[in-house]
Amino acid sequence: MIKNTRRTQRGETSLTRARIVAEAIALLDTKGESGLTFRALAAALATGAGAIYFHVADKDDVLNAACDAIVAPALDAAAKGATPRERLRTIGLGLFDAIDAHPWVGTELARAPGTMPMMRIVEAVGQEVSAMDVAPATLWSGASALCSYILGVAGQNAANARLGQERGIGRAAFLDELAHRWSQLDAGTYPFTRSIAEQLRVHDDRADFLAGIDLILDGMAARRSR
Amino acid sequence: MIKNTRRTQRGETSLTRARIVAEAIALLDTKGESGLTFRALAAALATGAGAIYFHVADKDDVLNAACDAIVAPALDAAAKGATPRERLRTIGLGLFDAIDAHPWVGTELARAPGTMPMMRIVEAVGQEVSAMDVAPATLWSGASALCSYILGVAGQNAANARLGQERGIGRAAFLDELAHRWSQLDAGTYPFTRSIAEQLRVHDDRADFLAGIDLILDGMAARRSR
DNA sequence: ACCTGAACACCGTTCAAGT
DNA sequence: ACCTGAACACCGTTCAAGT
Repeated sequence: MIKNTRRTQRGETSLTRARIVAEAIALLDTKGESGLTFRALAAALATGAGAIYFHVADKDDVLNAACDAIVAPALDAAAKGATPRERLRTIGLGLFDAIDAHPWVGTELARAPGTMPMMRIVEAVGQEVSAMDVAPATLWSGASALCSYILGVAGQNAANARLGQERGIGRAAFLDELAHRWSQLDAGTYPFTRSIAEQLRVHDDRADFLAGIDLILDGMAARRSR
Repeated sequence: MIKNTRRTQRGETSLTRARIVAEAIALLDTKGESGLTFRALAAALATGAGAIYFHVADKDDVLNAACDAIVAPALDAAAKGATPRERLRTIGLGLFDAIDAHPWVGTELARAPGTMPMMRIVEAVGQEVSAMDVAPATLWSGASALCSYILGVAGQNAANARLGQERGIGRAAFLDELAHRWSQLDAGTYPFTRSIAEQLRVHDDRADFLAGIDLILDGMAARRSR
């Protein structure tokens, strides 16, 4: 706080882990996953590439911290509602929206199990499942099914957004293109995919995501009453 | 077939897309995802790096073809059973085992939506859901929930295997380490994760995976009867 | 203690030159 | 038509040298 006097006098802030992570997020949001390089980071922070290593361990460290900086507040803002089920829906939706706004978070979550953001999700989901009056055996399988499902959706959403961005057409246009390709598939070998193509075009991501959560919760409820 | 006479006389096969993909799979299996480079591929195929580009478009093309070469036969071998539910379980398990044997497939599936292996999975799952007497609305949400769940598990499994390999300790040891870390979490802020740590150590991946599928299927069944 | 920036050991991809 | 391998434009990471 009281150090780096010369720099702060000039109105420049000193290089900190927090500034590095913030700039990494800005880079990831604006340039996509390939936009985060130590050289770009150094340029944006007006420093040398090597200086960054004084505050972070490596690129994974930066990526993970950036991911946590999105996930943690998203989870804190969620978990509203009278019943565990309602809270689970708001938690899922909070994550969904956060990943929708920052697709690289979805990619990162799929890459780093056992890290902070991951643990926060497991805990948030698990606490609500615990409050749900389910059999002990269903506690583990239910919570992990929910987490896997959420991460699966996150990963696919992230991939769609990334491919849309890479091709410079955006996610919506990418999905539209995909739907068109599906609709032209051979009806003999791909009857289902072909029949569902139109759904892909008009579907509501958020609603479908919630429907999946409800399906799992209903499955858990069915288990309880048997 | 009749070309490349000089090479085939010497017992060497000519460079083909199939050979490239086969060697890529071998490299991915033995050296992990970072082991697949065009230089390593060229060395293994006893050719120049540039020659490979005559048969494939780019690295994504190789990765995608390799992924499909694992997924397609895995799906063909699966889909056994009397009821759609049983077939869905064998399909899921077939994929699970294939990804367990080739973790990089899990990573690749999460990276490339709308590609061949992905479409095969959607179709295989969708056909069974279609045969299951569910409401039209549940057809889409059920099939996509199942796919998202399967891909989510695949991604996490792949990440665990990759991290285990990168640290040179294997996946089991990595999970053990993770379980230990979870067991030492603060009971106040991470009560669930802490309480579930022992489960993480002793759990059966395959059984848990199936339990999640059953949960979703039960949820779909519950929907039908209401 | 913190920062600089050149250097190292890699990448994917291209392309003139060969056969 | 197919292959070679040097070259290009990058990476993440390290580290002597500076302040």
